[in-house]
Amino acid sequence: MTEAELKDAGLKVTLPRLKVLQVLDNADPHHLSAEDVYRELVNADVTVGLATVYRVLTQFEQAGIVTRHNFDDGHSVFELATEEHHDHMVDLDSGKVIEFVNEAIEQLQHEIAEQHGYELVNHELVLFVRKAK
Amino acid sequence: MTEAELKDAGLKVTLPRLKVLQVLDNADPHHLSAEDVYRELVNADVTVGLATVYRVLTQFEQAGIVTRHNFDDGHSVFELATEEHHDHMVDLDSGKVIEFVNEAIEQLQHEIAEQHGYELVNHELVLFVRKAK
DNA sequence: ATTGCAAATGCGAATCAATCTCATTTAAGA
DNA sequence: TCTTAAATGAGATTGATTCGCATTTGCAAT
Ligand SMILES: [Mn+2]
Ligand SMILES: [Mn+2]
Ligand SMILES: [Zn+2]
Ligand SMILES: [Zn+2]
Repeated sequence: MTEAELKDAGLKVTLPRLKVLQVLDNADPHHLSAEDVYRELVNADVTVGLATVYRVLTQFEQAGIVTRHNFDDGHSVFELATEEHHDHMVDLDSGKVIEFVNEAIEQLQHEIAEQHGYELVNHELVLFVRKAK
Repeated sequence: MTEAELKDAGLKVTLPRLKVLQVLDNADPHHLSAEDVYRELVNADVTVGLATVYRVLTQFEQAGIVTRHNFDDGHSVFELATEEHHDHMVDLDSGKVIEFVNEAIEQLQHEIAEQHGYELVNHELVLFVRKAK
């Protein structure tokens, strides 16, 4: 349940936070910008400030509840942190985002970090693609 | 020589462009933001507008002379496009950027795109790492 | 149920990278 | 040297995100 997630993260259970979670849960293209979330809320007659949406999303990110991405450039998009890590592919023509999982690539990244005396904490991989002729 | 690069790209050989190229050439941490480049120029008594630096860097990117990255978040950094493609590793503690090349990862990315009916045009891979204990 | 108070919120102002506008300068071919 | 389209500089502007602060609210202890 969503309330538990908030409490576990040491965050008070407030209406804005619950509503933001709800929007992320029902998101169809499940990568939403802060403005996207804000618009959905306004649309649903939930009085909430844009600044609060930004604050809440950032807190959720720190709590591991959501993941932030910077696909193209300029603005961030968020998605609920699912149990399964995945990377993204952006169709340059349509802008559509495709998710994929590849264990071999994940493994290689750890090895590369190790070869340089580091441990991998996180990574961001985005493939920019075009429909094959 | 640098003039040739500009001409090949269909760009006039102007003083601002030459100077920007020069700064990128001598850049020690060779990932510079537009502001970084601008400051270097001002520092070297080259009268150039910040807007011009942004314009020139974008043109260079389109011409394949420089590569743009969005490591952390928020702003872009540029580096001269070397003959050899490479990816990056960011030390979360020091902020230092390490470059690496891994053919296996490059190969896998092409395969993944293909598996989804696409062809890989470009990609961005950044590893966020911490010194191993 | 009431109270106390730090945490959270809303709203407008402020920031900051990046882009745009437009009058002026300049590269480069004729 | 002349001509003209491209390039530039300075400042205004945009757009996403953050700040400041007065007000509200969750919630734990009465
Ligand atoms: Mn995703
Ligand atoms: Mn590099
Ligand atoms: Zn991954
Ligand atoms: Zn690569």
